[in-house]
Amino acid sequence: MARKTRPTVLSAFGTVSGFVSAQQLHAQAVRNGESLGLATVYRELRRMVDEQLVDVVHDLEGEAKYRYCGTGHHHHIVCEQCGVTQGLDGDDVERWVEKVATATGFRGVRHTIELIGTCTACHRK
Amino acid sequence: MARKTRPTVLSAFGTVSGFVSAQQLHAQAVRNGESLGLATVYRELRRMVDEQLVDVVHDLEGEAKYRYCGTGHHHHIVCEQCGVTQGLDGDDVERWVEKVATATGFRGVRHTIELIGTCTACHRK
DNA sequence: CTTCGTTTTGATAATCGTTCTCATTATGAG
DNA sequence: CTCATAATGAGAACGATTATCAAAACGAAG
Repeated sequence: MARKTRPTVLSAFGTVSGFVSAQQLHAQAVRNGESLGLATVYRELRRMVDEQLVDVVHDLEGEAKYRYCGTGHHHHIVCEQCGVTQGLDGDDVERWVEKVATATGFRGVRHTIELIGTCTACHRK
Repeated sequence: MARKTRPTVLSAFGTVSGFVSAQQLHAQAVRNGESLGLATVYRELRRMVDEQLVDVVHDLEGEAKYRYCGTGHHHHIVCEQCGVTQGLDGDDVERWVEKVATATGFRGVRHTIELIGTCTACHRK
């Protein structure tokens, strides 16, 4: 039972690109020669989401996909065919959210935005 | 075995507001005196999503929530305390999504936007 | 109104991602 | 070293969704 879950998960994130499921991440860590349980991956992932180190989105089937995200709040667009992701400038959205919060009187407004489509490479096929 | 699933589901949508899970919708239909199976609700809901009569989003736990959507595309803000929902003008967002689609070259871009906060009534307490 | 083939339904089993349980083990202070 | 505490992970439990499949509703034709 090694006591280095966080580094192991981070390293697994390092060997993939884009969003991955918890199980893919676990498989990847094992492939990298690490030894840790699936439950531990889920646990650590939840902590990292709480700490905003990791983003979560849900695909069309509702499965959670995670992505390491050390660089603060932003949004992405995901290709539903190949899974490629691309970061986005979301200033417009942030402004809109704030406007809405003021207009409705709501407080502590959080937002989740998921953009899904087909990337150039995929719709060329 | 009544042969009127679609009307039953529509009527159930009529007695709720905001997004509901398939199971809530089923429970609501039963409460309305209708008799239909849960599997049938899931089936009909999938058809309606295909026909774009219903929108789906996934909550933070990944559970699917459905909303009847005959009145065109729009967004909601939900109070996390009392569950009240309020419709929003989302023109800014629609424009942003389109801009993003053009900029990235993605096609068939769908978006899911969830705003969650505390409504005026609740944060007064 | 029967018959027969097709479609729909729904109780239940199966699936699958995620969370929980709890015995085991690592850790660290004293 | 010893003890109390926190972390781990194998496997059970859970919950939403989907698949299965026999029974029931339908409808066209006779």
